[in-house]
Amino acid sequence: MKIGELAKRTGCSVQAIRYYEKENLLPSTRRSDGNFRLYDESYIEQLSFIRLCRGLDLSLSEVRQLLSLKNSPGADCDEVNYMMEAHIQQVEARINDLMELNDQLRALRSYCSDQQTVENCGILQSLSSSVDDRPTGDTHDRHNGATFSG
Amino acid sequence: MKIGELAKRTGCSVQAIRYYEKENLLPSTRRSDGNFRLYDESYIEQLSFIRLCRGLDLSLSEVRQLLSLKNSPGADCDEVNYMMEAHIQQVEARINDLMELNDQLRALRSYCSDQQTVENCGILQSLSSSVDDRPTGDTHDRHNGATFSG
DNA sequence: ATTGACTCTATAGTCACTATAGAGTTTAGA
DNA sequence: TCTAAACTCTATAGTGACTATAGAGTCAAT
Ligand SMILES: [Zn+2]
Ligand SMILES: [Zn+2]
Ligand SMILES: [Zn+2]
Ligand SMILES: [Zn+2]
Repeated sequence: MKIGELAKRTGCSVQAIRYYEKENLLPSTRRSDGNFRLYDESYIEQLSFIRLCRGLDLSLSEVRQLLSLKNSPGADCDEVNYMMEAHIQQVEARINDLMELNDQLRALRSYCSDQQTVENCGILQSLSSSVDDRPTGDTHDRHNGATFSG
Repeated sequence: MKIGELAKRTGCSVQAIRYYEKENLLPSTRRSDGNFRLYDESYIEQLSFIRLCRGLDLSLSEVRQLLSLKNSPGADCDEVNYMMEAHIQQVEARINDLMELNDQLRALRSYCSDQQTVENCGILQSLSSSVDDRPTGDTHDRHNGATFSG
C-alpha cells in the first residue's frame, strides 16, 4: 500500500504521515523501485494509535513515550499512569481557565445594549478601563509552552 | 519612558512590545538620538488594552479590529458584538470539546489498576484497540486554524 | 507518446510570541 | 576619562504540529 491509500484508510493527511516518520513516530518503510514508501497492514494500527492519542490532545512527545513503552512490555506502567495523570490535570486546568474566561466574556458582552455607537459601547469602555483588579494574564498557556533555555 | 520601563509597568516583555509595534497594534513612537523608542504615558493604557484582550484569548487580529473600532467612535458597535459573540462561541465549543476529552481520559485512566506491567496495562490496551466508534478527531482545532488557500 | 494521478524532497508558512547574536547607547562609578 | 554594566537596536531562528507549495520524478492507462 502506498502512502495515499494509508492516508485515506486512516484519515490522516499524506503530509502528516511523512511528518510522523520524520519525527520517529512511525518507523521508516521499505521503498519501491521508484522510491515510493510501501506500507503493510500493520501501519494502519500504528497510525491509528497515533491518531487516537492526538485526538486525546496528547502531544507528539507524549505519544512517542507511549510508543516506546508499548515496545517494552516488561516494564511496569507507572510512567503511563504518571503521564496520563499529568495530562488530565493539564486538561482540567485548561477547562477551568476557559470557563473563567467565558464568564468574563459573557459579562463583557452584557455591557453592550442594542444599537449603540462605538463611543458608548460598554464593551470597549470596559476594555479601556484600568486593569487593577484583573488577573495578571498568561494563565492560558498552551499545552507544551515550556521555556526552552538551551 | 524607554521600552524597558514600559514593559515593567505593563507586565509585557520588551520583545512583545516591539512585536506589537511591528504588527501595527501599537503606533510607532518617536526615537531618541540614540534610536531608542520613547513612550509617553498614553502607551500604558494602549498596551494594557491589548494585554487585557489577550488575557481574554482574543487573537491579535481581533484586537486589531477592536482597536480600529475604538478609533472610529461614531460607528455603531455591531461589529464589536458580532466578534464577541463569535469568540464566545469558539470558547464554549472548545470547553465542550475539552470536557468530552476529559471524560475519555478519565475512563482511560480507570482501566489501569495498580502496579501492572505495560503488557497488561489497560490504558495501552485500550489505545491499541480498534477505533471504529470513535469520533473522527480534528475537533480540537486551534482558534485561528483557517486553511489559507492563497 | 502523452496525459493524469500519484509520489518524492525541500522549503516556507501558520500564531504569538521567545531567545539569541552582534552591534550600538547610556549611565554609573573608579 | 575610561570602563563595565545595563540597556537598547535590528535581524534572524525557533517553538508545535502540522499545511501548502514548488519542482521534479514515477506509474498506469490510452
Ligand atoms: Zn499532555
Ligand atoms: Zn456595544
Ligand atoms: Zn476569537
Ligand atoms: Zn497501566
